Amino acid sequence: MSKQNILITVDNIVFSIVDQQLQVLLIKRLIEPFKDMRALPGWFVLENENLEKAAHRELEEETSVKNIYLEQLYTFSEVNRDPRGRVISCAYMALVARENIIINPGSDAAETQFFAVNKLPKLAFDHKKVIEYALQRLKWKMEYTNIAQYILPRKFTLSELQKVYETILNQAIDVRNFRKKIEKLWLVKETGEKEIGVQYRPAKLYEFSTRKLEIVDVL
Amino acid sequence: MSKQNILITVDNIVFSIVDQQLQVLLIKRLIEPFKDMRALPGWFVLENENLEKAAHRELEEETSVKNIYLEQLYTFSEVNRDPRGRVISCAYMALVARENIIINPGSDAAETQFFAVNKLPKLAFDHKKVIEYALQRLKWKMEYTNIAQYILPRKFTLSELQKVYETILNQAIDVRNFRKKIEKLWLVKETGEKEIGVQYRPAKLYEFSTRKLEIVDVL
DNA sequence: CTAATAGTGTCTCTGAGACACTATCTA
DNA sequence: TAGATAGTGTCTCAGAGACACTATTAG
Repeated sequence: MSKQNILITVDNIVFSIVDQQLQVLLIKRLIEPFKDMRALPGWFVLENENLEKAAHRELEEETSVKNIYLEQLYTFSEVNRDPRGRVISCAYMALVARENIIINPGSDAAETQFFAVNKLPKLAFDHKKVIEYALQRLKWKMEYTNIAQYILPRKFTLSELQKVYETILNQAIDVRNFRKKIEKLWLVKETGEKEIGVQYRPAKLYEFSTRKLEIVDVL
Repeated sequence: MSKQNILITVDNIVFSIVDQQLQVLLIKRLIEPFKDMRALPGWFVLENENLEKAAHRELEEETSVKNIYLEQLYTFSEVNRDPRGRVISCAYMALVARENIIINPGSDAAETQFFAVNKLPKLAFDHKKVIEYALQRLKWKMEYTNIAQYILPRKFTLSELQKVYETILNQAIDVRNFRKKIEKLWLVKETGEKEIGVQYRPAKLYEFSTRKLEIVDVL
């Protein structure tokens, strides 16, 4: 067996829609390097866990979360990406509905919070690049899968669904055509319920017809 | 800095079209574990190289190759995937035109050769799963990018191009509609040359209009 | 001429996009 | 009633798919 001196970490890119904007979860680093700077939550992989488990564990240290979507994104391996030594990082992209995630107040990293992706602070390591990569993947998946379900509450209106697409893809969509497409694809089904407490015509509430990730050409 | 005892390797999935079939390059393992079994070519990552460089280096040990396409696929990290200990493997998918690759006779692994993807021998480690994953990615990329150029010679006929699509996607395509689409997309351009030495109407030779990977909705 | 493959003309029908319209709620 | 958002009808045009056709080479 060859001898190596390479460490491996996972980093999580947690996306959610907050205040009608696409946001990403960042921690504030408590130690060097990049002390006090913002960074993606991440930690070293343990010997008895696979990468996905490591990503989950890390997430649960920072937050209380349910019904989260997690997928491996890319492994970043530039030789000098970490000033402490050779560290390879496997990035995982997570999607969660804002109400399904609670940021742990006593977590290891202070001031963990969501930041709008188009107003990011200066980031540690190569994390800016990592987030950009994740954004690309997210957009792609929004167009070609039913991944939107993981960022929405279980019941939602078609207007909310459309807004998610418009926010993430950053483009306006015609109401009529959007609804035609969604209906055609059997993407969602009616719950029989309606919005309550709004001061205009209440919209029907829908849910996704399947809870599994599927390939569908949405837009 | 935390202490870890995890090793990292790269494995290459090299696809090419041989005898009108999609094939993948396999080595025969010379040492335990899985001695004498077929496996994907791969090796440990060095401390002063990133993963992509490691994949390239490994490939150049087994073969002489020019104009190869290489992309990171996925990092496989199951705890028990290697009986020798904890080994995480980053898989890279490579595409090459058969005439652009020469298998080095004196390479580290004996009997390196191409195997048809639908007639694979028993494979070491989790390499069967890895190849299946790569196949999925390849099919996806064939539909949505101009990646086909990397598996074809520089000059080719439209029939050859179509055959590549039919082989990899495993479906028949209408000649007329295929050509209409290819033309519409400006995917290829005429070279002015024609096939020679065939005993029927010689086809025009084309080349790809760009040598870069681009997103195009081919099929 | 025949055999073989290269390459084209054209019809149909679906669906994307544009846009004006109607419906239903609260206050 | 007005104000707000939910939700629908319908025209146009591009393009996917089906399929029958013509063209060009060797021998």
